[in-house]
Amino acid sequence: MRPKYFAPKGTEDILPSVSHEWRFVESQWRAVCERYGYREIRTPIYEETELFRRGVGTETDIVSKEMFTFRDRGERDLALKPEGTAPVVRAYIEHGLYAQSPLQRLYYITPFFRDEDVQKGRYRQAHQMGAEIIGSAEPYADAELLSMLVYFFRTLGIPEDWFELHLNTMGCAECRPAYREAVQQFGRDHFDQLCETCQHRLEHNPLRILDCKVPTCRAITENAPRIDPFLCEPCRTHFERLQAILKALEVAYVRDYRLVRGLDYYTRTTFEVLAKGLGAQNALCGGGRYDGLVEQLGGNPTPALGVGIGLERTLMVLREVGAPLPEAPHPDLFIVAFGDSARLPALQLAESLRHAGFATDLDITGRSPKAQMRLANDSRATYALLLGEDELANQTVSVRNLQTREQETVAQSELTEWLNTRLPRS
RNA sequence: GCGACCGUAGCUCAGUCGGUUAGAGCGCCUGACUGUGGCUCAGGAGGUCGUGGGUUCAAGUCCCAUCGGUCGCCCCA
Repeated sequence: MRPKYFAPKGTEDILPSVSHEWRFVESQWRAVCERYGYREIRTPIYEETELFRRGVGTETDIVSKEMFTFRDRGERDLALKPEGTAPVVRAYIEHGLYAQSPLQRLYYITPFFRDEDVQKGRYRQAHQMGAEIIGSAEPYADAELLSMLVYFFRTLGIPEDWFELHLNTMGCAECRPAYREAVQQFGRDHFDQLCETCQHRLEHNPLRILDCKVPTCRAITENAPRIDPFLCEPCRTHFERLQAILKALEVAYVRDYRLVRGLDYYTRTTFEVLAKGLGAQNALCGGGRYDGLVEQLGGNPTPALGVGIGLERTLMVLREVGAPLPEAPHPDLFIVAFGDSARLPALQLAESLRHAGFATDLDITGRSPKAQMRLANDSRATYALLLGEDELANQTVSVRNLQTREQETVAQSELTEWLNTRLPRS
């Protein structure tokens, strides 16, 4: 078989051999979020392009060059979602969730799309686990979210020294402009020593020179002005309280003055969790406060914050650290038919056992008894149920424990109960 | 957008200075006294060597192009 079609660049098939690992991570995320009082929200895979232009920012790379956009027959401009927050905020406003409760904790698991070059940990269709807290300006909200993140990675089995929470504050509309200007001025003073992209950044997004990865830029910006003296009183207080609460909650973090996130909507708190073993794309998750976004998208001024976690990257780290991932699911039972006369009764038995709640497999390709036994063995079922002329005549079934090789005869009328005492129902 | 490396069975790979019917391991299928798996043994299926062109008596091997993959720059999940 020579394939004629291939999955598009930057996308991948999640095959049965690994899909249970995805489900494991997803179910852990759901469990943790629900334990913290979050409820799931699902939004469309595409939105009006304008939502992302407004929400994420025209100047960002995501919007300026990485969106998959298209037009429907009504000439509407649409875009596959390049991130998860803007759609959630749109839904929050559209459905008046604020009227149900002033505080909304929402979580989601979604694919997202960016038309960019592919490399390790960076795809065109990727998957994100996210959480948003809408309606609290208190640093308790920031702290709770960060604590949940650390808890999540810990419950997945990632050792503490494999990930690091980086924390910063970016101020707000009141105080950031002055800081921005100071950094811009600093950049101009060292213009000749900056890399080409940083020289360009200086004009429209000067704060980004702080997280440039070019060594020479890093050396220079080491001495760049730091935000703390520029923070307005409310921002300074917010950040100080947050740090005190994190300390009380014993959430370890690193103050990272370079942490300037690429999306326009962030205010005050920003953070990332960085992981070892991910290569150049070492951010496991990123997020922060976006107190202006709800208003920006047409709602009433509402404080909010959120996080997006890369599902692929999380899985990479789990594999890297050898964290315990669940085994592939396997059937409880495998039915072997000896002789063609047993094939239909075997299928009938399989159906009744399945409907009774047992994961039951059997051959449906007409293979020999020996081949069926091999399949039973490979299936990793706990028991093989053997059905041949003898059993059919006596209304019994031979039950063979595939590990101990013990075999006994059980009346078909008592089979379900026999199994119930030895197998957990699925 | 730029750069580097890589494309040979389902998977991991070998294939000499270009030279006959392109190999191995794993996996898959069948069988080893008629109703019993893992181990072993025997046999089998599966490849237009990514694709197109060129050089040559001869190309998996050399050259060019193209497509795909991987990693990096940039940016981010």
